[in-house]
Amino acid sequence: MVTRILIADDHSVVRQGLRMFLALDPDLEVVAEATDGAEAVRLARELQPDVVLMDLLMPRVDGIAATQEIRRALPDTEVLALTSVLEDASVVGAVRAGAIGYLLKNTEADELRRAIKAAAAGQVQLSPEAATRLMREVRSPESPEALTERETDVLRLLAEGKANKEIAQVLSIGEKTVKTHVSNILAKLGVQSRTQAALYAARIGMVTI
Amino acid sequence: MVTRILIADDHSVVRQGLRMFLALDPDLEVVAEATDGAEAVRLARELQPDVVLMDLLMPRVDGIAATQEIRRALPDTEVLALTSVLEDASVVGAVRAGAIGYLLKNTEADELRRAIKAAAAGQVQLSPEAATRLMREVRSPESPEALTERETDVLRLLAEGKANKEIAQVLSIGEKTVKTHVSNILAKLGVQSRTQAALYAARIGMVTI
DNA sequence: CGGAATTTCCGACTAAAGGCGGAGGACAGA
DNA sequence: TCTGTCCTCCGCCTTTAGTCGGAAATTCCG
Repeated sequence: MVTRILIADDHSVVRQGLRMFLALDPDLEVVAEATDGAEAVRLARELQPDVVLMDLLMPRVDGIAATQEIRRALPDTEVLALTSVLEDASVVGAVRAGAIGYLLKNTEADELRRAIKAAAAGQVQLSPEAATRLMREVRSPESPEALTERETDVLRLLAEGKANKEIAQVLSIGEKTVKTHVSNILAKLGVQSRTQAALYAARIGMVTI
Repeated sequence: MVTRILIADDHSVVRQGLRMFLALDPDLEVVAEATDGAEAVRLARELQPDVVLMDLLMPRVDGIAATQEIRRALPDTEVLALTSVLEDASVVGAVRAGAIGYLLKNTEADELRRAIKAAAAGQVQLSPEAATRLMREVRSPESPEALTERETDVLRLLAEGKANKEIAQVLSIGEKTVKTHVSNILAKLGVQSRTQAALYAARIGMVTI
């Protein structure tokens, strides 16, 4: 029983590397490569692989959105998140989107092979670091207090470098209201300035850096 | 004549992938792998490889600093920058540090092999995108005006989310002086606020995000 | 329906950020 | 030696950011 794999990563070095060394295992077969989330969804529909190795940080459609779409359309295809970014929001986001596992790119080769086979068998596989993050999130869901929808809007614009006045114009609300939102965002994130908040947003991949 | 290669990248997936597929070419031999800039310098001194494949974005000592050090200590070892970040400052920085080439991680496999052999022969090899950036820089040296050493210090601290007062304390200078530097930084980068400057610094990998 | 959360707004305030112009000392290169 | 760059600092000013307290409208939920 060969495990059919789709690789989705925007770096060809990573793609070719993965393809090369997965080819050494006769139980694993790379059936296609995608360079962005949209292509990953398209190829997954067409080829119905057993496992999708999904980079979370890709142009156009990001990995989390692609994961969600693939899991919705193809329940038998498991998605294994593979990324260099380790952050609470990413872990939780990937798992919420339906990823069965979450591995860092500094995972060792044999561990990666084991994880792929485990994913094909429907078993959850998390790197120790990712497991730790997830446990912490589950244990203390109040830790990074969740932003409301509007606050998220404001933070996204703030993290694009926009001033309060500009944010107010874009959202068609008053500058005072934006200030209120910003104050609440700072309090919830536990930071002291909008610059720190913007860097936080960048760190969790909320905006494309 | 076998080309001896040192791989420096903090992602084991990238390292193992490169090692795997470079092994298929009998003219190329990967003699070691480093996970950060400091280790790259140490291993280069010890093994004196022909070519160092250097990721520019690594923990502790970054790739540009490591490149500079290796080129200084080992004139016969060529450094080939390999990164996912494409930014004027990175291209220019890598070349100034002594890199003979600059390749993006989405470079195709055979092109990468050709580039390594060219580097070993002392020939300059640039990806078309990198060449374009470099040409633009050379043609219009005034475009992204270079920051002075002190301004770089300030920008780095600014991009950690620090306020002017904190930056002044860290650098043991007056807050007014910091303001002067910040104003100059904003003008040189062509941005309107410290938040935008911080995001710029994050984008070019000046701070670990 | 009553309460909670969310979103919106206000006034008044303090603190921080940033611009403008000027200036002196250190230091390297022509 | 002169010039230019860099680093440092100053005062004065405007704008922006952020806090505090209050409040009204909306929606959602038990």
